[in-house]
Amino acid sequence: MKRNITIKDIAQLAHVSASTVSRGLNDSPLVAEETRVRIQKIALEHGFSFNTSARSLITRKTGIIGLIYPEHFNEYQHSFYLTLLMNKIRDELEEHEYDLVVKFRTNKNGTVNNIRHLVNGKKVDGLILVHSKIEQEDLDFLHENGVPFVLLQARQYYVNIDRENWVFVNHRKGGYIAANHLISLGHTSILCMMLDSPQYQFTERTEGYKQALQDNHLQVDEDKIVLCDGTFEASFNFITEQQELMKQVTAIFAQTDIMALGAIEALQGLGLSVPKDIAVVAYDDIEFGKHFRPKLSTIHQPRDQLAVLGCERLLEMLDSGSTNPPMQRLIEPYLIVRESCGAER
Amino acid sequence: MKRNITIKDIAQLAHVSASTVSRGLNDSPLVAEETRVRIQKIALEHGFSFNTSARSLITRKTGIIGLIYPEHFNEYQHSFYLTLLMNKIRDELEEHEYDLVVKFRTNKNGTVNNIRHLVNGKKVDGLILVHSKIEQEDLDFLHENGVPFVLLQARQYYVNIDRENWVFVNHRKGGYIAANHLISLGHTSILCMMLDSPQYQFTERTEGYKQALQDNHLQVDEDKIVLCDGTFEASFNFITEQQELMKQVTAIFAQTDIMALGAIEALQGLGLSVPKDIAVVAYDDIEFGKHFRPKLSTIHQPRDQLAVLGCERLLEMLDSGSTNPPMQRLIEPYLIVRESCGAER
DNA sequence: CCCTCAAATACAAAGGTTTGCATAAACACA
DNA sequence: TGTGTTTATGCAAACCTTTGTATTTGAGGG
Repeated sequence: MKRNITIKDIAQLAHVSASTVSRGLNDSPLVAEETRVRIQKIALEHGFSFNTSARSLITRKTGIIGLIYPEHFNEYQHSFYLTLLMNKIRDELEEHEYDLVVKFRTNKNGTVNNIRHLVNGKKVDGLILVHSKIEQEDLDFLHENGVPFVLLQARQYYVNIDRENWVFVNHRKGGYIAANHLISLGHTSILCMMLDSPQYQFTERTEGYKQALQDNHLQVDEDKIVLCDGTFEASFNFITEQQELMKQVTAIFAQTDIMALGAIEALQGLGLSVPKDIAVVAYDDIEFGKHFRPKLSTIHQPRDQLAVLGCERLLEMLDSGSTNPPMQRLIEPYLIVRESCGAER
Repeated sequence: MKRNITIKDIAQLAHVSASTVSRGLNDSPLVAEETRVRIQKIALEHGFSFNTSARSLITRKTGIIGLIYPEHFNEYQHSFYLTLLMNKIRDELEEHEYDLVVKFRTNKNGTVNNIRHLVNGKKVDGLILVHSKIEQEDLDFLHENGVPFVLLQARQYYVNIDRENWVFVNHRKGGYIAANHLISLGHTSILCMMLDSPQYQFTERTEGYKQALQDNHLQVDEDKIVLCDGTFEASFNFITEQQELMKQVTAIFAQTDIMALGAIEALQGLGLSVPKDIAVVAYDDIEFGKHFRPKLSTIHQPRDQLAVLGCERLLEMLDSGSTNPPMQRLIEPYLIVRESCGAER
């Protein structure tokens, strides 16, 4: 790799010192207008670029943000989290000259803590933690090291959430809207297919469901709240094996789109029509929701809003070293009515 | 941010010089076994990590690979490229201690050439260019700067492709398989919905289609090769407006899954059944293909293979500074038979 | 006991920037 | 003309490693 042109080279060419060049290129007011212009012209002509490493070494800024996803995704999570979140985030950050390093919480084998890896190596200026089951002690670690970070999309079971910066979706509200919609369509016996993962966001969706029943003076029947893995197959198998249960309900609230898909296919296998025999409301609103048959009625998570708010706050922390009170935003999901719920449109 | 512990600190604690510490931590044979162990123990106890910037400055390696995607994706491309390619790539590279910076070819406004940005700033050690319409002069630029890179997924119109390292999908073969399958099912009048973008890969898919017809002694009818934007809507509208054409064909080869989806919905709107009245073979094999109705018969692109081969080669170039002859692999797509083609399974 | 040689360690420069402080030049004012 | 101020520039240290070369130490051979 050929030797690159440095500030010293420019200095020689412009007959000034390296420090003046540095100031000139950084638009410092300490350097005379005329000199600045000359320096910048020469730099441009010679295709000069700062050496990022040298710069980082002294400024202690890398210009890189780490985007941390949870454990390895299954395909469904891929399409939900990666697809939609990442681009918006990248755009936002790029506008402020930050690059984005994407990682999971740990490496493939789970032996490396990528968060500490990034921070210890001084590889990043800040972090965006997407729905990641970060250990409490990792959060503490980040605070100790003064690393700015925001939590995105879904709250976890942290002891001291008030101290953190976050943008979460109001999943309780999401569950509420889903159930309430089905009730408003006349359903009184609604199965809640809860995603079987010890995450706050899923208990919240269920809490919302319960609340909606109660607000409508319906009995909450624990037998109608079932746990199921968040995959197509698990959901399909569950419903297929629960023919009896299906006779007792007229509607299903599935806690992800993919679970809804599995359920719907299973119902059809049982000779039941969706939404005629059983109505279904899903959750997440993946991009293909409108292409399935029936088209999925589902709860939309405002992903772009998550990204924009989160990035804004992170950027603010990055350049003010801000000790402002933390930003904590709960954003509202909403229902998209298509076909699977059986509502007239 | 608190001051971090450095090699000098460790040196003091271990009563040796900084250079010995450096060598010790890097497992150099120049340092005595006993000293090495002592140094590493102390480093571990004090939570030492190398400062990446300082290290990069002198070694001229950043430990970062740039993953470059084309222009901003539409939603469909997202789910195809990001979802599946990125994770495999990330895993492969992470295993060799590389981090991944993800970027588009240019920034949001198209004003910044991100490739040059990364290279000039010495931010990356190498690049993976996914199906990116890189300008010829950018490739030249990379060669001039001795930056290792691989081209992935789809060939573009480059003048000197023999010089590059690449892993492409054999899209001509893909088109051939699609058409040939339909022919083998008895279809003789097959519409080829070609994606309207001046990219090599789509002309190739069409070439394969033509070749299949010829090999089966069928006339290639240019009227049955139509251009269409690669979106659901464009495809839907096109078919809806071409009722006449639909009477002349019994099958469609759609060059992406999303185009197939649009076509199928349009056909159903026209009262035509898929695959009974019109058979459809799609292309790409997105993860949700099996959840649509009918389930999509489609050409699968072996994405993981792309990622693995590409990364392997890149890593090889990175640590050997290899001037080996370039690696050029054409990998074979294959047909996945589901429902939309109407074949017995 | 001296010399040579190998092994282990230390020294110092280099990598490319930024930045506090010193210096020089220019100017104003008395 | 001298003093004081402002403005523009230069000097040199610092950031933290790596690495070529020099130095020290100790062992072994004569």
